[in-house]
Amino acid sequence: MSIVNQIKPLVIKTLGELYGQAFNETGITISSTKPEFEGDYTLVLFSFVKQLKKSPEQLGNEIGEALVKSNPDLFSGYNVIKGFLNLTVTDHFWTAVLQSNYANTKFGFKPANGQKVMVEYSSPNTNKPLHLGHLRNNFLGWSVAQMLKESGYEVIKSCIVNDRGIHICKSMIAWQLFADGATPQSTHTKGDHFVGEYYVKFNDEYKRQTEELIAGGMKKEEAEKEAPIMKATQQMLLDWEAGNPAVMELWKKMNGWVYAGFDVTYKRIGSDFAKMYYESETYLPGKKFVEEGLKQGVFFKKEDGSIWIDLTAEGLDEKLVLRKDGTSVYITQDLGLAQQKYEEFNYNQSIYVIADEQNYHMKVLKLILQKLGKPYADGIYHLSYGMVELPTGRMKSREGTVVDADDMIEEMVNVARKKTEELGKVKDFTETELMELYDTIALGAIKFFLLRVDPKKKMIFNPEESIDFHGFTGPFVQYTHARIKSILRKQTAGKQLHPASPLLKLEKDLIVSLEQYPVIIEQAVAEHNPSVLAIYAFSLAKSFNTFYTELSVMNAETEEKKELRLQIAEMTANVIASSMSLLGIKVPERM
RNA sequence: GGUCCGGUAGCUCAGUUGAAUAGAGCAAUUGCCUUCUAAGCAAUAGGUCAUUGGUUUGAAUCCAAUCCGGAUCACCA
Repeated sequence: MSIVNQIKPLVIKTLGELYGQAFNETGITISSTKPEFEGDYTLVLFSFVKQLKKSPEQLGNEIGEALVKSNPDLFSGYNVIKGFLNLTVTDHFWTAVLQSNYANTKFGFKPANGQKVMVEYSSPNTNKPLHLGHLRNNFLGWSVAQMLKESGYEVIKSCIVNDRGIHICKSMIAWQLFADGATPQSTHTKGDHFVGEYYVKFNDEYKRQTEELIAGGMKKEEAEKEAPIMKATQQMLLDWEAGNPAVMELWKKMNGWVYAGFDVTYKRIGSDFAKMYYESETYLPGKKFVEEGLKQGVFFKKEDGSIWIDLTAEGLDEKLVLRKDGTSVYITQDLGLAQQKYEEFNYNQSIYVIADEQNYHMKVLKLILQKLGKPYADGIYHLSYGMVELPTGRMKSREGTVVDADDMIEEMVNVARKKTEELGKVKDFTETELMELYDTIALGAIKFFLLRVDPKKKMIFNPEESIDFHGFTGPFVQYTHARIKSILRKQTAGKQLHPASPLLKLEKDLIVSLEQYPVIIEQAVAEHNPSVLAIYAFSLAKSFNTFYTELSVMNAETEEKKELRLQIAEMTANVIASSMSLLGIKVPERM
């Protein structure tokens, strides 16, 4: 149990003994003591003043006195400043925390709790390669899944592939028109990039045709409908739905190219899925779902035959769930898929990692399932994240203003290589080891950059400034780990510490941070927010670097101090590696 | 127009279940490699927490109004 959670009941107990009044935990605020004051944890006294009719100073002294007296193993002293009671925890306690956890690589992790949670993430379209926005999704999804897994949940990672629809037909049409039989193999292009090029070509041609029609006197809206390439695309979509063999074959071929490309990228960034769903297979079951809802009277049919749900009582609108021609819309498919997932996996919780532009859609999805009385409805959670934008605004695939995922990784690998060569610390590495190190650093930088920001906030990526390797970054944390490992290669911890040896401030600061790790994980899980871990990992690394410059481990004043610092170093390395692993980031032994 | 989200240092972001003098990183200036890895450490400078009013012992944080930015309200996915 974390120390803060140990202190709270003690405070309640003490208050009861001193004043004979009951307090509950919510009224008690305990926080880390600010560095400019003496002490480790601070109890805010103002909230008791009114109820107990005593001055904060008097209360602080009485409570502090009683706490220290009845818990001599935990508290070594206290001081009261204004309305704050600062408590100092004994060095004995901190030493014991260190001694019993320093070698535990699973510190802060929890045993299985029997709960099953699905995490749906990534969910790409098959008409273009992945870009920076997709990376944010992939890293968030993977990290949240990993955090849940190490907190005791059984996690099933899934991915719904958007493999059908008008956008795929656009790439297909453009390929028919312009490719002249070219393939990824013949052009030596990665499959997803290859198909993406035709998506851009479609839009170029569409724009050209539209402008031509406008020049010929047509209105803009009409021209957009009448452009031959758009008409051909719409026809192709109809042919696809009708199962036209030639169209199906082309569709399968081009999707195959895209999947081959995605596989390479997924492998590289570490995304993996226990279950893949394809929209081409899930868009039909949704219809059955609608029939069921119609029978229950949750949905209603309009005169033209289209089917709706009325959500005006919930402050939303009427929402279409099936077109008048009986074909499904987006929400139809998602309803069907939710049911399918539940039948297959019987989950307690289902997390959808989807951008915040779909907040309304996800709200409607959950609401409909709740109105239908589905047992899994309440377990649906939309992990909504903000878009990654460029300084110039939103990225648009159509306009080519995207930061391509593969390009970005390649670029960062090059920066990592250049920097590593300049520093020349790993000259003895084999070529394979070097490549692995560059990948570790490059992906560490990108992942940390995207995960260190609160998911729900949109973030701005400036390609000019690119991603740094200094300061609040992945490589900074990785570097700290490598530094520690360098010490531990010389000697490892393993002896019993003397419980009464006094701690220096820098030593204690680190143990205090380390002790907080399990609470940090709990917070990150509760908020579905990996940035909590990123911020923590950085601040821990920062503390260690200060410790490292000020105090020597190998040449410590005494053998006792040396053992103490070796244990601190080892535990710091473990917690850094652990917290980074929850972010999907590897840490190198040397760099 | 309705709903939702955001506005904190030049830039990118923490802090938002109320608590001590609002914090990091980058950029700027300045020191520190004969000493466990300088991808590091230390220091200086940088703020009307969008604005106004309210609640409170105490407000960046809660409430109200206003201004600015974004998303969404599709028989697109």
